[in-house]
Amino acid sequence: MRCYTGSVKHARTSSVLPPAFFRRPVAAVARDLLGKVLVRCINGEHIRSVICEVEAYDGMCDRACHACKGKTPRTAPMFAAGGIFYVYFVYGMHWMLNIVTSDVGYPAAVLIRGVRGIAGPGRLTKALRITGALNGKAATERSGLWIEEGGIKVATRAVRRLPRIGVAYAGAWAKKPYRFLWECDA
DNA sequence: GCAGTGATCATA
DNA sequence: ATGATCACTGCC
Repeated sequence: MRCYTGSVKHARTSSVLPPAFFRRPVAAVARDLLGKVLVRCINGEHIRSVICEVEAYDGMCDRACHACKGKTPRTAPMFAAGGIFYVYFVYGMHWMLNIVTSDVGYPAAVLIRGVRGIAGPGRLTKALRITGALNGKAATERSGLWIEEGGIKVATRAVRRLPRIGVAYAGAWAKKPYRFLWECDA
């Protein structure tokens, strides 16, 4: 598996996170997404948001991961190679935004729970007008939604690792510290 | 504390 | 075809 080093070799190099960033173990990707910039393009306007809260969902053994019951039309995007979005609808009201990670065949993804100024995954998608239209799309400028290196260094001591929200049904997996929260103002 | 809201999937 | 479930939010 290729490893993303985060190095920027030239000033002209795009700061859009490449597929290699996402094709790593999901917990590492989740941790590293803190401080990165989610960019949404709506009618030519770029909305930039700093990611401050995420959750990792790790493969078929993880009972909290949608893919734990196998590949279905809904979970298919998680089985693809990292770097595409997995967007699904829940509770009849809310869209959830995930970025798929790891290699093809290993279903894992990071749920983007919050950005600076917006807490809560449902509020985030509502504010950025993210819907199922983005499901399965690559995290590139062409898709209108992507993630950039923001140049923000998030110290390990500023990262709280907590149990994930809303997965009490997942037994022992509910207690795993797969929720990553960056304690920043707002 | 809990109602709302509708896609999804297992069961039949 | 039916029904349980749901990675949430907003109002009581």
